[in-house]
Amino acid sequence: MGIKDDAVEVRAQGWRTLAALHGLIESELERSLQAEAQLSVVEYTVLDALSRQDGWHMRMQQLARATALSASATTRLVNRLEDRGLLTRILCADDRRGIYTELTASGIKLLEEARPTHDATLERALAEAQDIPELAPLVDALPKLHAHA
Amino acid sequence: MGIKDDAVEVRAQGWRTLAALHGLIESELERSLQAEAQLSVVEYTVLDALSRQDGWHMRMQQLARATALSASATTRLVNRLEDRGLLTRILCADDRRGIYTELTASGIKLLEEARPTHDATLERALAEAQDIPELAPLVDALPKLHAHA
DNA sequence: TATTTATTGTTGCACAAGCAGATACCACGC
DNA sequence: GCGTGGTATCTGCTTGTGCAACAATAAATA
Repeated sequence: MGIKDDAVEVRAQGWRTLAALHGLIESELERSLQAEAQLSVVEYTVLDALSRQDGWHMRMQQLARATALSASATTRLVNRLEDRGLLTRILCADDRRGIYTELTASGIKLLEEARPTHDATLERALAEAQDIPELAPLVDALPKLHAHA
Repeated sequence: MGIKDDAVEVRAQGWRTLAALHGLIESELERSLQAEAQLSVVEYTVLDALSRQDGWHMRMQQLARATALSASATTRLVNRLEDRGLLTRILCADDRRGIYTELTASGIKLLEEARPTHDATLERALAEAQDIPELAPLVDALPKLHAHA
């Protein structure tokens, strides 16, 4: 075992920790968001991402990258949300291949109803992860990434 | 905006960063493992977890927790791997509800063939993430979690 | 201008996931 | 022993996902 092999193993372990924490949080979010707002985590992510945009427009492909989803999955995801009246498609004039999406009032409303659930579940999930020795260090590291004070 | 609201927002941002990095890495692993070893990330995770058990077997439910998968998904995942001859089910004597899984020689072999691909892809994905400003801090933090030297 | 090449988004298909219900088994109280 | 409640796994059904092929538009090039 040389230094090189150690680096490989450290990366692998970091990835396992990341995946484990991600899985834990996502599972809990999935359940609570589904129960409280009939939204999957990805659906919430889309609404949240749209609400966070300046000008409130995003193209399909941006959405696909933001959610780490395939193009086809994104199409259908937007279909579902559009069918529920939470967002609308807007053909964009300058590039007629492109399609913008925009939250409707109903979408904004649902997002704001869901946000407390999301935030509370996230807090609870992180607290649970704190109690798991392998995950605790990563939980501690997270808030330090963007702490600005 | 008080201190409390800040904490909520910091957690949310940490979660978005975590999810984004996870999605990026998983996508790349998915592609490369599928191409090189016909394994999905979850399948690789199972084989890896079993190999790491060092003589000990794993029960279905442990596997479900290790992969953040539902019980039914775990059943079918094990079915797939068993059908390919990569692992075997072992009824355990003391608790006849329980089922242990164990890697076959063929499973060990495939895992060892896949590991270099996995490790290389992971390194590449992390390097790419390094170039994305929002992700870089988390990438830097990861190896510090388990560094032991 | 005409023709190729690249990009953006949608659809057909096969497969993996979760939920709810079923089955087999353990543990405890009577 | 018998029944009750809880646990471990499997199956039927519905839904979401990725890949590959496609249509429409833009950009590049001759």
